[in-house]
Amino acid sequence: MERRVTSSLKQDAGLPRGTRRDAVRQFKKHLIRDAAKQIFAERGIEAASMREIAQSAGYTTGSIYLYFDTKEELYAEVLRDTLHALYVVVAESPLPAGASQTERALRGLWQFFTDRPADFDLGFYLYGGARPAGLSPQLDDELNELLDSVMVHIAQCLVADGLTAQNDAHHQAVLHATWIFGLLLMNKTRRLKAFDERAEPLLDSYMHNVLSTAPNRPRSQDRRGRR
Amino acid sequence: MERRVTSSLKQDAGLPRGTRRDAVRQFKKHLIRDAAKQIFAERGIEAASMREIAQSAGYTTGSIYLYFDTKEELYAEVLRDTLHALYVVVAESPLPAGASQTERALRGLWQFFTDRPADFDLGFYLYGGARPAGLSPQLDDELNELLDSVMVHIAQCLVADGLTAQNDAHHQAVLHATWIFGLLLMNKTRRLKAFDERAEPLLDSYMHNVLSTAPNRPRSQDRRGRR
Amino acid sequence: MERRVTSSLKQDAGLPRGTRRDAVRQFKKHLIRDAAKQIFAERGIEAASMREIAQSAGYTTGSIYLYFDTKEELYAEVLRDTLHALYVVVAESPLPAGASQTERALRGLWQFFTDRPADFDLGFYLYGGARPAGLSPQLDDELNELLDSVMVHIAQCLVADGLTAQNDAHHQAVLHATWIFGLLLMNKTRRLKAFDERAEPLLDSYMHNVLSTAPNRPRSQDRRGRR
Amino acid sequence: MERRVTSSLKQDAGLPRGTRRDAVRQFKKHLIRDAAKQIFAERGIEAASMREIAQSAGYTTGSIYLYFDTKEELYAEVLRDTLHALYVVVAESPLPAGASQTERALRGLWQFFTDRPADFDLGFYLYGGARPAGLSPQLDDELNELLDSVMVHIAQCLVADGLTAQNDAHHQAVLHATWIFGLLLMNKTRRLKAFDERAEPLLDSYMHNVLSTAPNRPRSQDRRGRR
DNA sequence: CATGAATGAGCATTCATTCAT
DNA sequence: CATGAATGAATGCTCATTCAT
Repeated sequence: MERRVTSSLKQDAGLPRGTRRDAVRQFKKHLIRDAAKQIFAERGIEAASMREIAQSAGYTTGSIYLYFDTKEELYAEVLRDTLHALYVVVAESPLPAGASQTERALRGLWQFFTDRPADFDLGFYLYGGARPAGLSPQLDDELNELLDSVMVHIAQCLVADGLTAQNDAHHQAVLHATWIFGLLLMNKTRRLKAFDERAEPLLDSYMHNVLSTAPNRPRSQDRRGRR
Repeated sequence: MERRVTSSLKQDAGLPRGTRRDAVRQFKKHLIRDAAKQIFAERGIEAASMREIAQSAGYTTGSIYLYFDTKEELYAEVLRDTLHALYVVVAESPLPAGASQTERALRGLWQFFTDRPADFDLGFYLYGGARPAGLSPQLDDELNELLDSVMVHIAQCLVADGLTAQNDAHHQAVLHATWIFGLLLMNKTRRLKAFDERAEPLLDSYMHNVLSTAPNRPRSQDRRGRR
Repeated sequence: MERRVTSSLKQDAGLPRGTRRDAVRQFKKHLIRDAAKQIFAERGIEAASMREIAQSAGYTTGSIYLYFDTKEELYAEVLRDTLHALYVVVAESPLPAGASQTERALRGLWQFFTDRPADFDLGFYLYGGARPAGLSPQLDDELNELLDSVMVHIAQCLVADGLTAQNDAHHQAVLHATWIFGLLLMNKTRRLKAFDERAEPLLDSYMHNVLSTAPNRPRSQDRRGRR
Repeated sequence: MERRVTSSLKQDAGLPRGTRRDAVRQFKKHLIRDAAKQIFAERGIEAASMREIAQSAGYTTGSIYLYFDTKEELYAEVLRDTLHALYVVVAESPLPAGASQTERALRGLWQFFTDRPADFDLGFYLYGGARPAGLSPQLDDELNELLDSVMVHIAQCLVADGLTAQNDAHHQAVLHATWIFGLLLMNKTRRLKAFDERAEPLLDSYMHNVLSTAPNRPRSQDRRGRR
């Protein structure tokens, strides 16, 4: 919980005035944001208290407000961080030359949120009537943009794998991503367990269905025969 | 401790004593429950306040407690109501003699929550953060049981339509329902709109995929080997 | 909890108009008062709720107010009843011809409250800042009058037993009664138990001290030699 | 997690860092505790409200919780303060070389609570109804221990004054203290006044009785036979 | 920058009392 | 008389936010 900031930032010395100061500030914001992400994910947005976040970040109550004007702004920052991570991991990951880029992308989407339960939780809080007011305009657009870039990526995979025609690709990508989100939802809310099903076999089945649709297929009437 | 009051009102004549009073009481419970459902859906279970619910139902703060002992009991009642409605609409609706009972069931599932946005929200708030939030085990069991009965119903449809073997039916039912829930999620959170897609065409596509799997295709066997 | 009132009051028929009605009313007040005494003693004056008292008396919430205007008035009635009982038991009990009327009276005072823990509790609630406002004028006087009559009785015993001169009797009576009340206090508050003492031996010791003071003694200097 | 602030104020110079802040904090706790003692004594533990205590101490509602976590903890602190004061005043006060340490101790007990009416009330509220109300076992033990140390002190006085044999001393001490508490009770509840008696003459009489029991009288033996 | 005391509105719940029936 | 629904103020406690130091 030590906050040695200056030492690791000495190399900033040559930067324009104020820049090092800004870098330190950014670093501290990170510290708070990471602590907040943990607490928000554990407690939910309502139940998380600024006191607890502050303490967990090694700051006192009032100090947080030097970096974030409101609880909502802090939440927005936390969420933005998550979305950027999703963008990096799923959309920018290098496409393997081998077959089935589609499987890789969809499983990657699943894996991302499975590996980061806190991030998935956060995304959920976005949704619902209590949506933090300060979030809507900029952040919601940002969220959608980032998520759409993931869709575009999946669409490219579908085309590259010859599973879909170019003009149908985005539609199909959204359709598949929708299922992944549904699975994440069912899994997190413990419904799958209640139904005596497990996520992985369902994912396997779904992937099988997706990949077994023939390439360059004329989309509706022939699919049946091709199998 | 019964204290039935002989009513002097005419319209009460045919009913057993006290029935009218009870009926009024039930009606008032409905009023409160409906107001509560709205508020719970808008704000989430945590952020919804008994004060606001009371006011929205046209009561004062204390009066609510004449009908529901705690906030949680009120929430439970609200949720129970939703679940029973889902059970009735999806699982007990008469199966048409014609083909494609599966389509009917899945579209019914979609329609139910699309017609009742608040009810879908409610189901989500069940899960607040990582935990099935503040719900009594009984109620959670009740929820899961009712939802599972819907799965069972869908499974029966799949088998009746010859789309799945008996032993794979539940697995497939959950898989399809998962997609419906994913679509509801993407739709509610306005992601679909952001992606420039609409729910109905996606639903049409998905239904087409589901139904185009040949009746006589030995689909379940090869999947079973995979597991 | 049956409230058959009329049947046992038929003999009232010949009374002046309104009297039977009043008697019924009095009887019902008794029912409520007795239930209230129980609850007040169990819960304390603050924590006792009119709802619980009503229920315990077999009435509904609102009905109590037909008999007692406020909670305080009900409490006052309960207390008045207790005080009359004390008066009857301690002060009016027949004096035995045999020796040691003093011992009899003092032990009677102790016994009265020991046998009726609820009544002792009630008496205590009188005391303290939260003293029910509506109590002070009439009831407090009534209480004091009744208690003083007990003092007078004890004084008579002291004189009759030759333990005190007439002109010192009241002073000595109060002094002894004070000790009894102290013992009741220490016992009820569980201090005696904490000190590893028991009430009865202490009472025995005290009675021994009281009775061993010689009759018609010249009050100060000689007591020592007489033992 | 220490966060000592180097003060820029002069008068702080000689003290370790943070001491002044702590001292201020302690002082404020005292202010709140004293206000609380007053309110608790006036209203009783149940009826006293944190709001009123806060207001009386010059704070707002929430501020009290910066110093005391719960109402009970505040009450405990108040009571502890009283008990320690009693211990200091009665048990640790220097014993005069001259005769009659017993008189000094018993009159000290009387004087302590007479000088601090609120403190006497507090001790009573310990007991609310029939139960030792809402107090943690620890605190109750602490109370009893401190009170018992007073009894032990009185017992020592009795022995030192040759009024009681060693093995009977504690029993006699409790017996005498019981009377003092009885007198305090009768006095506070204004019964003495109603009986036309005053506390001081009664105390004088009692002290006379106590001290006039001969030093060389073999008093404890015959009592022991009685038990 | 950092602190942590202070604020005051807010929450779920209880309860004495009133009143239309 | 009796009912029980309705009221609204009160309670202990929490918490985002502010601000003097």
